[in-house]
Amino acid sequence: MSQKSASTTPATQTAIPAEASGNPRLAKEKKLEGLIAAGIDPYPHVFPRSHQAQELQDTYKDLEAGVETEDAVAVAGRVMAMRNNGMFLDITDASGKIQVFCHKDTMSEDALKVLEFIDIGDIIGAEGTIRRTPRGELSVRAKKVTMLTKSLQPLPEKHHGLTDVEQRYRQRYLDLIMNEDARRVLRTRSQMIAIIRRFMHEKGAIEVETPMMQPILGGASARPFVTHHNALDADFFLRIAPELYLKRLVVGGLADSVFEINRNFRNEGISIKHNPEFTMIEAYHAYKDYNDIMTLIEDLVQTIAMEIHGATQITFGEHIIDLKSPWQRRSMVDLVKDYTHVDFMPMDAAQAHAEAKKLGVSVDPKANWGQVVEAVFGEMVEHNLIQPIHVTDHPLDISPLSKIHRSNPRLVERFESYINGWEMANAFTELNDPKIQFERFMEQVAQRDAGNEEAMMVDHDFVTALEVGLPPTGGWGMGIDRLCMIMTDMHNIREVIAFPTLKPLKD
RNA sequence: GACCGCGUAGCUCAGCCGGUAGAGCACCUGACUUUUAAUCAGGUGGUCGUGGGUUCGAAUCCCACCGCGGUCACCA
Repeated sequence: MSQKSASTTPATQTAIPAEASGNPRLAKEKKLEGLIAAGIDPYPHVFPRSHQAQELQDTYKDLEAGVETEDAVAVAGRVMAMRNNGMFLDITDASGKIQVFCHKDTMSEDALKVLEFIDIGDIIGAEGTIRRTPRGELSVRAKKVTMLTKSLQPLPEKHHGLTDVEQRYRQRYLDLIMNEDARRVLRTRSQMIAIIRRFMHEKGAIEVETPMMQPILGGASARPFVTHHNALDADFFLRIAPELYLKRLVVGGLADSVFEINRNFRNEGISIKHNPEFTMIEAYHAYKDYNDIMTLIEDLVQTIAMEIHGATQITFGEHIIDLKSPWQRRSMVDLVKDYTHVDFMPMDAAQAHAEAKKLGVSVDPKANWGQVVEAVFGEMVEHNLIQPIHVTDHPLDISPLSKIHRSNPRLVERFESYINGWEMANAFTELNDPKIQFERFMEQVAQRDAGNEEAMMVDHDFVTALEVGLPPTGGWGMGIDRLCMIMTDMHNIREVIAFPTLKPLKD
């Protein structure tokens, strides 16, 4: 090792065997062995870090180029680049980047020893003094460098990172290391959820948890996952919605407002807007109706946009979307009329089918009036709803848990909020008449028997709960993943989920 | 599920009118030594997704399968 002293910088002159040449993994293994042979722990327990990288960048932002300080710091992070034979190391921690300057003159023989075994990808600690190089880069002039975690895997290509979409999700850790945007999106998601929780707590709502494993399917229309509990010898559905349990808590008077932020599971296709498990907030507010909920959702989304972007206007792809309250409110039937010049309101099912056919919308021949209207809306209207809008007053036929409209018995007091053509929220004045609810359940059962796999099952205990008495209540749910997409300008739901559902690898 | 596209070194990508497989990054050796995607010289590294077919000869053409992506259909 003494030949090193001839050079002014710690050139890496390890005795790496020839067979390691060109094999990053083997070279790293050999360096790991080298560390152990030199009595250096490649995986120490702790490191006395004094600052995060960004803290130092902020604190010393006015330090002039070429200035040395006596300020002692200890930083730690992953080595992302090495220049001049390891004289300059770029390390990144969760906050950002800082350069470590390793010059022989300021390092002891022991301290230099570690440098021989450092590769890109290793996690190291550096203790020294703050300086800004003549070229203007804030650096830690190292007195000592500590191996904190020896990495045995080569990092992806440094300019391009990982591009294979599947590999990015399978090895999200590599994606996060290499891709600033991936980090940004998941951090924004976390921030967004924190804002939602605070907003709800400020409204006096309490957060609750209800079963993910449910013996009776309910609360939404979707195909479920089924699982089995051995000791009970009973099948359970992974929930498609928490709705019926949350309303039971309102019946119980646990709080006037309850909410849950958690996963739902739907056994359906995967697309850029759909992941089999997705996160929703669902909430119920006693003594409120759907008009109150519209205002609440506008407030919430506007608050999120302001805190994340500092503005209500956001960019999504080619669109500029303004989330500022108040949002437009239009009934579903009126919107269909706007876009098709056909008024479905006075029609019966047969007439509606005929009009849908004329519009070129294919509809299940067994569909009732409401289902036809819904199909036409989905085909002709939905994708146009770029700016935020509440689509209100859905057909009774498609809304088995909503209260009948106070001025039109064919409709219910329900709305769905759309942004960027996507359904973002679904809400209604809750049906709390137990007899009507029981009838609606029976209609669902009839649909189920007729082959509709998405129809609900009858939940007798839920009817009992309504018989005990649910106060007048407004309820809503909103897809967190989609909202996160809107807020981060991400166009695939998998970008906003750390570990999206993938086909398992074989073997 | 249907249609279209892609699968080449650890990573990012060329090569595809058939003729022995290339670059950059990473890795190894050396040079340089206040760099910023450091630079320079040399080197290692590939059953070209899998299986079959056509051909004297296939990464390249054909078929099947697997995997992934996109579009469409269903769904939040």
